[in-house]
Amino acid sequence: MPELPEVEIVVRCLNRLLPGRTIASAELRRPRLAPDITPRSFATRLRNSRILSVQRRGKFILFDLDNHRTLITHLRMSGRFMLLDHDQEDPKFAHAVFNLDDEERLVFRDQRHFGLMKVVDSKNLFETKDLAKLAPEPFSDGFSIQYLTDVVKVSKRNIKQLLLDQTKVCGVGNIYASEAMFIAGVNPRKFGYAVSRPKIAGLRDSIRQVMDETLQLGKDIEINRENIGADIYGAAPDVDWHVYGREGKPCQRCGKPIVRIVQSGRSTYFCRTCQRK
DNA sequence: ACCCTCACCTGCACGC
DNA sequence: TGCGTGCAGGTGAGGG
Repeated sequence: MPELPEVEIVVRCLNRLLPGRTIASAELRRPRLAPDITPRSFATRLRNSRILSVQRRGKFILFDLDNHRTLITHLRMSGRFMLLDHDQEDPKFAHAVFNLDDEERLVFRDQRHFGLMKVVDSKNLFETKDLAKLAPEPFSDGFSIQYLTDVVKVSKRNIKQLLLDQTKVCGVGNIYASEAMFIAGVNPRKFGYAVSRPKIAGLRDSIRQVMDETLQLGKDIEINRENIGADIYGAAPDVDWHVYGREGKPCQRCGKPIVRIVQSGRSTYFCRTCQRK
């Protein structure tokens, strides 16, 4: 479900709640959540580790621990974190539980069972396969117009699919792809090599813009004592999308109906008039 | 090396 | 009310 901005907001919440706290014990209740490791080893590697900080790389959430290990998690479609008091019951699909102390525990729940966890050595964290191949962070200098132009111009795939490729552009998912292409006026069916240089430059900016809009909305959200036990993913703000999910509704720019098409099995929403090129 | 299709799951909204 | 269908914000493995 979540794309970069939603993951970033989750990370900010986790960072207000967790650094300095210790995972007294950890339970991997659904072994396939962490397929590289046994539940026993999962528990051993995390037990009595103090959380130093929580970071994000692409859509991955990284818990930096004081035992020189990092817990890598990916929410995929439906993964969520919850911080629960001892008297609160586990939700359905609680696939991993981190007992912080007698009072509170962090629960990872995941209805669709797509989420993933790994425990790796912190030393080579960014060389681990999952992270090493990711494209530059969208808000970093590395995500330059030159970079995006180089990537797009050599591609034979359509621009929509390219935007979803985390090794080319990271953090963009199905919603932000549609949104960014709408802002930049780019036709989602265009092959990469056929997208003009000005349009690519516009895309670089619009990717940042649509992500920043959500981050601004999420800025004021605090998970604290008042709403502890809240679903931390629920911390993501409600956003009014420009085109996503608006099939048949008028384009905000020209008034013509937004259309929905399917590209490699996934919905794309766009305006045929404003995104002709 | 690249690209596509499928697979991994549950739940919800919809039409009959 | 119940059942079938299609859809959901992600990605990797496997095949061409």
